[in-house]
Amino acid sequence: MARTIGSNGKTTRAAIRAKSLALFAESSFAAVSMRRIADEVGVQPAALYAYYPSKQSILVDLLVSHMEELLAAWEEEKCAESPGDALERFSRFHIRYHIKRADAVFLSYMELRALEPEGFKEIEALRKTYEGELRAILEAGQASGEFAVKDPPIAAMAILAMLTGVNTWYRSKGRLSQAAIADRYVAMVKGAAGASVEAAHV
Amino acid sequence: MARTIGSNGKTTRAAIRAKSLALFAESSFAAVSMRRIADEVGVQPAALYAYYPSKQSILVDLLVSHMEELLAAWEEEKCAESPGDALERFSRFHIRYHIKRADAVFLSYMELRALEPEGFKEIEALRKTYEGELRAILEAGQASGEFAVKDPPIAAMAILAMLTGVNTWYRSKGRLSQAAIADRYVAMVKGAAGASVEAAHV
DNA sequence: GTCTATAGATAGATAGAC
DNA sequence: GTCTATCTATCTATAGAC
Repeated sequence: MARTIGSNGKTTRAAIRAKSLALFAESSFAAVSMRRIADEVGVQPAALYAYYPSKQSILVDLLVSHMEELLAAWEEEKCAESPGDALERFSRFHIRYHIKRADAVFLSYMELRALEPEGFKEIEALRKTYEGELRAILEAGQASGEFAVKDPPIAAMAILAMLTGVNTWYRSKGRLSQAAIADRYVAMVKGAAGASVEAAHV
Repeated sequence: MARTIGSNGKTTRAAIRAKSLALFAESSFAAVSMRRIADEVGVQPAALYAYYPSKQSILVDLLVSHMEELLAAWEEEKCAESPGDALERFSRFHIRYHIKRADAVFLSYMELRALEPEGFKEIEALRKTYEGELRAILEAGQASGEFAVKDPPIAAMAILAMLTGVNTWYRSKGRLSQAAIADRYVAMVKGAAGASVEAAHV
């Protein structure tokens, strides 16, 4: 633990982020102490304050970067295609990304309450942006007549809730592969959106 | 606050439950202190220990009774009918009940982590029972050919996540009435279940 | 049933040395 | 960049009086 010589700021910062994320997800923001984080990182508690001015600022950093990375990943993935194909692409992307980042997703949903107002607004804006991506797909499908969806804003929230719900029960050793799970959810998402069903349901 | 004379155990217990629920939902289990609960109830912290042996036991009590009341309410409401009608009844019931008990629902989803193993198992069994009610409806519809659903266990979890998601955005002053919201969700639930769609989507 | 008082542990954060 | 040491506040829970 005597790391004074050979210490590296970048490494320590990354460790603080990784360990905080894991601990906050496992317990909860309020239940994890700075001492506990410091123990996991392998430094004294006071060292954390060289990187973050407060415990709260660690949480904000984790949540903001999660949302930014999610949005960036979707920008990489999205492409111009029919609403039905776009809906399928979005659904598969969402499931895959959320399973991969389960800890950060869990934190994002659970610890919004722990945020002070300014941090909360920042996260909320990013969430709305992501939701807007799905809403746009639904609106396009509604406009083209491809989807029989009645209320795209509500459908977007409903579909996101359904897709994110995978994280509450997914286990990598489960009976279904990730691809098989995604197949089932794509069918249900398309059904919920009132897309043509014949191909979706087997 | 000098309530020694005229105190009433039943009243105090109810107050502890109500205030704890509100505080835990607003902040989080770990973030709320026994002092804070006692302040809200109007007693000294030590008085709480006449009713509960620990802070954890308050949480368990709240979560167990929430699930038991949910199951009892559904038993009241359910009745023998076609899978399509049963699915609609379940959806409307779930939305109505969950909006009415938003605090308890929020707690149930957020604070499972805070539970020690025995409490966790108890809650988990009750949740599985409730999930089983929906799964049975889906299986009946699958068997009768009324639903084109592929995987009832997964569909049950997906639909529950979608329905419960209403709580994350519902505001009583919002643009839609509770009935209008339920209408939209019923249509989406039926679509997700692969039920005959023509009547559902307008 | 509730109080006062407090034990004993732990919290977030800071000061100043190296 | 990290340490030791510590301040001040707060925590859960208990003891014993009324």
